[in-house]
Amino acid sequence: MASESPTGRASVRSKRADALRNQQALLAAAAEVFVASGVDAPIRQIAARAGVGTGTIYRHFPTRADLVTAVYRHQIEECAEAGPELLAGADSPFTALRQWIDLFVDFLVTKHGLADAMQSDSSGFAALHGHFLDRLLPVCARLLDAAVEADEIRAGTQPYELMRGIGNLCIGGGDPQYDPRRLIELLLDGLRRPRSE
Amino acid sequence: MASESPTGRASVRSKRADALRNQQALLAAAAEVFVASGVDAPIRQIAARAGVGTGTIYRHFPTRADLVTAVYRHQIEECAEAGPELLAGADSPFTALRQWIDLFVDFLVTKHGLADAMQSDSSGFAALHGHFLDRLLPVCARLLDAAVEADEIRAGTQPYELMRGIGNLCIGGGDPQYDPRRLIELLLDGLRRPRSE
DNA sequence: TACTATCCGGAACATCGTTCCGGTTTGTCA
DNA sequence: TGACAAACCGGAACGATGTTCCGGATAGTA
Repeated sequence: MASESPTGRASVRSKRADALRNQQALLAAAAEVFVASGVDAPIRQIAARAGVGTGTIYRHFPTRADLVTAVYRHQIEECAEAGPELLAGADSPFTALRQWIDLFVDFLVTKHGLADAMQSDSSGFAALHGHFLDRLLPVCARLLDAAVEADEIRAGTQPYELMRGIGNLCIGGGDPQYDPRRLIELLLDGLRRPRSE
Repeated sequence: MASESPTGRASVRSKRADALRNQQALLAAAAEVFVASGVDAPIRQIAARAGVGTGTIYRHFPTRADLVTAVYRHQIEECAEAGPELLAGADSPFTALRQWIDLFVDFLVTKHGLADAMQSDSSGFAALHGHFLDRLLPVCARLLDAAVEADEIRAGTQPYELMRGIGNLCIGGGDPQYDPRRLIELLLDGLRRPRSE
């Protein structure tokens, strides 16, 4: 499906140099602005930081989610890859699950407002939500299954529900009185199968 | 506290008849629009429904939260009052806590987008968040304390954290694949198991 | 009835997301 | 190299929304 350019530079996408430059500048600017003002910072602010017009940002990233996923793609990937590794390395599936969730929570709370945006169905964030799920849901499902199989947690918990719930709990991480991790720990405890009773 | 409230209409005579009429019309219109379009429906829509101008709505309810709390004040009050009653009537403090949380969750999920709005720190919803907490936090604290004292749940859980977490979990109730109640049940189970290992 | 404090309505302003188009730049081909 | 067309750029423009403001209408009173 790769249509080559007329002259035959098929290996590299035949994009103009300025287009590539702007795309890089936008990614860098977005990353900075996201840290400073959250992922729902005004588009104009990101455009200004990158030194481009608003039209340019929409050309490269048609929806907001496209920009956000592009900025955080690397970290999503890292998190997804960590799943199997933890499962192989940990002393038990439940430990692996817990460690993986820790990773996921770290990712969410260190990005200002990411968790908030992921759940919001307004704006163009629905696609962001979708991408996260597409990539991470199977990983979570695998960990859950393994823990169930090892008889460490009760069966019947839907991966989607768990991930969404964890995402929800991470909303509003800026509040010093609210530490999502404690509640997630509680949730995991509840997940553990009661051995006796 | 029965006679007045800072935001309430203590002495009816101090207000002009048209002002009172409009306030009532606004409350009714807001209630309808909230059900139809969620609590973050455009101000203009509510104003139009009530047959008033946008200025009028801001005069009566300076912030969005003022309007929302006014609309739901009765139900918040009901929930707050149910706390002690449940504690007195249930067979154990933990049962009372669980029943009360059920009530709270019912309230949140039946109002379209209320949970979403309560956590969002953008818009003028911060005050809404505040009012909910002011009224319900002591009730929750009381229930928690009782359950701890009865040795039914572990100690050390902050009421604020629990309420906020439950509120967070209720976000996005429209998704048929996501039922916050199951996760909240898990959370309560985690609360219940004493940490001993 | 006349008057004034109060209130009303909507215009006006600011912000933001998104689209669109004239002008510019880049890569290519002769 | 020089010219050309496609691709791209920037920002103006549009629509939606929150919020403020003020001239005019109105209720309650003397």
